[in-house]
Amino acid sequence: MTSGDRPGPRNFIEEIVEEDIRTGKYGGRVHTRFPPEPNGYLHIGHAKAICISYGIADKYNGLYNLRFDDTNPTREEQQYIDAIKEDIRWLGFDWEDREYYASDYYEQLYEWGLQLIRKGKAYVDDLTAEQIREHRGTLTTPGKESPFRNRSVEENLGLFERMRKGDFPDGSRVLRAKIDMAAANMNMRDPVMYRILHATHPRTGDKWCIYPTYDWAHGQSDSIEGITHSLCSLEFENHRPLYDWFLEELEVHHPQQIEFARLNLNYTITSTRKLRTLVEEEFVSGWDDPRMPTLSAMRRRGYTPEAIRRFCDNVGVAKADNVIDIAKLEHYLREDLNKTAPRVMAVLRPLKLVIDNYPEDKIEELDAVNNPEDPSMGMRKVPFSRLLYIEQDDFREEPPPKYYRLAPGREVRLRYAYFVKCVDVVKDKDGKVIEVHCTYDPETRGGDAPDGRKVKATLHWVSSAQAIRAEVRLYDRLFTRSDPNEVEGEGKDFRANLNANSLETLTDCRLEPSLSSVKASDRYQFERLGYFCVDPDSRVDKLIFNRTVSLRDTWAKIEEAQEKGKG
RNA sequence: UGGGGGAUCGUUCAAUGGUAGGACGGUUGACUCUGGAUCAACUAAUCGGGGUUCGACUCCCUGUCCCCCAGCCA
Repeated sequence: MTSGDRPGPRNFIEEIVEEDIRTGKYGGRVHTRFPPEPNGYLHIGHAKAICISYGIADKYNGLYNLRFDDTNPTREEQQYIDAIKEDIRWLGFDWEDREYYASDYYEQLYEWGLQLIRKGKAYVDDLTAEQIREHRGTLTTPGKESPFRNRSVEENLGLFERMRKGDFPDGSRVLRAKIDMAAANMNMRDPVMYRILHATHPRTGDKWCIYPTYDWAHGQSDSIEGITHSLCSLEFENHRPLYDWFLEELEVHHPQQIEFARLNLNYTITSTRKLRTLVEEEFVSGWDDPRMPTLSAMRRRGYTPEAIRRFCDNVGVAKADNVIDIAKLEHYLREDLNKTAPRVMAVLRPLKLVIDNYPEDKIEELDAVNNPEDPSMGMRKVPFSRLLYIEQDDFREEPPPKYYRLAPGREVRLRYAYFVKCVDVVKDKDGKVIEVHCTYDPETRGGDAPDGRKVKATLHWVSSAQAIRAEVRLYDRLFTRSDPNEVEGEGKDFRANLNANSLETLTDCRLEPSLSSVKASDRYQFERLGYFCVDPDSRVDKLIFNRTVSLRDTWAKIEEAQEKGKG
């Protein structure tokens, strides 16, 4: 694609990139990267960042790297590296052979540390962490210089080399940049570049016992990779002057950092630390619990990568803090699933329906459309018989206003089958309706009445004898508050806002027999209910479906309004 | 009370001195063998106060509010 047929800039980052291409700032080159720390799983917020960086590279015929910012061995694990790669691949992005690790650059970083020491721009500090904090000053008062700040180059060199050799215990010394302890920007008050950590690194093992801080590693890693545009979130804006300082002192390739606002979703947390808390304290079953906003959880729940990418492409890129309505995510999910998910009939909360005038032993195979949005998906047969299940919600002994479904004396259509009319009900000793009796009109086979009469409702159903049993897990939002971090009361946190009803497990669901050979992660629309996805724990003898998202439900809205009206 | 950012429909992103627009949500209607989908219409905003200008979301002055920074986390 040439720049001529490329659509114009869609956001301020693309404007900057286009300007840089125009002026030949990096020789017209565009090279971005996504730099996750492997200390947890990727979530929907990361998806936005990935889409932005990858999208820019793609749009401007550039390259895209994946780089793990693995500078803290005490929190990082190989399992996270593996999971992150899987998630990015699933999202549909290919970094080809450009998979890098900040730990690949440890030797170079160390050399550069030496270089800064020789320039008199870095020094080994013997202060404790607490003393360093005290010396740093506050937001409104300048810091004090460390007594070790003016050691000779030779002494610093010797000490730094011994730090690497392992002569000193954890926390006893650090290497700091010598910048300005009175800087208004706290990041410039002699930031730490190396700390001593006798920890095993997932990739470098025990080779190192000093590790670069993120601030020292990040900008140079971008530089080494020839990154042109380092896109990151807003909180690193304050760090940019520091990265610029390092790069200038080192006189190396200088990428341009551009910050944008990270994605937030209402009723959701997107903090790796807090998500880990939910996992570790077993509020959820794991990082891939379908209620989590992690990509692995969304995948398990039935989200499609296409839907997530469409969502990310449509939330916009700006610098203002934002909280996106989860309804927007669900909109793009439904939009995609509506086009791609085969339709099928499933009854979640079964209620027996007996067709009194239908022959006892008769079974008909009726034609059903697999996807009205896509005729190429074809047709299937669905068995019909005298004894069926319908949804408990689809019958009311005393129907409220605007309730179109089945009720005593009412006639409705059974999808793809016949018109049926309720003639009787059977109740248990508590007065609960356990069986609905109907008569059917044989003239309406297939679902249309030759006499032209209409019904207000069409119900889904499953033939009892042929039905398959399944477990279906219904998910609701994980938090009850739009802002899960908003708490009332002392000492409370987001955990106080967990939704106790975020998971409802239905164990007595009945599915049409065409579903007998489903595989994990297969997606379907259960007609009139929602989109469902086969869980990886599902087995042939015990099918398990996750509700990905419900269908838009006009009746639920009416009913809710009626409830409110009463209250 | 230092420094760095940011304020436009309910939400989110546009409009870069010339008719404030899109998406989501909401409401109403049409259509429908899914109360789905689809289609149509409607709803609704420039943080406040000054100024420059024929004309200001945009430029200037001033005020207010919000976010980030005092990890040897990233």
